Amino acid sequence: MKMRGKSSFVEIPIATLFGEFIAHYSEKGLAGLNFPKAGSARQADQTSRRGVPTTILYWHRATTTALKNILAGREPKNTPPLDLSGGTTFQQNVWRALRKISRGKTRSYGEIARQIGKPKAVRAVGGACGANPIPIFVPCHRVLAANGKPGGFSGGLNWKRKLLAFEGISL
DNA sequence: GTCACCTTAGAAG
DNA sequence: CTTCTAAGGTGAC
Repeated sequence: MKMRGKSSFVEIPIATLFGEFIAHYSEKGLAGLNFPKAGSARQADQTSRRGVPTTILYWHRATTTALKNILAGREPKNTPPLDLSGGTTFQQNVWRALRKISRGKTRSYGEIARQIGKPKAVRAVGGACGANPIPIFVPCHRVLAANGKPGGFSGGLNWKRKLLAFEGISL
């Protein structure tokens, strides 16, 4: 657990079959999620929770359960509140649109662009997806290129394909 | 100021 | 079908 800045901003690892994710919490909810770093597979979580606010521990329980369900191909029941206050207005618009894509469905970058009223900002949508602080929970992986190809993914295309596969989407 | 990024419709070869 | 072009928002340098 690390703190940063004035308001308690907490980082807590989540050990999964695919490695150790890192969850970031602000006073508003889950604010970030990092994919496992190479070589962190099946690492035990021995992080101290001393001093972490009860609310955050509660959110973290939801995050952990939801993440493990997703990685097992199941629909998550409870998800923690997401703090997306970190981005620009444009990015927040994109992220809000992404969250409307239900599990098992996909959109193209162009469709998202039209949906937020900026039909020409196609590449900017790609940029906003790449800047998404909470992958998986903000489903940037459900955005594909218009021709059905996977496009890119900052967390590694491998993860994008994997996440889509968990939802039963084949490319 | 310049560049690189998770794009895409359209025009030309 | 393949290749080229132009157009957006944003952060790094």
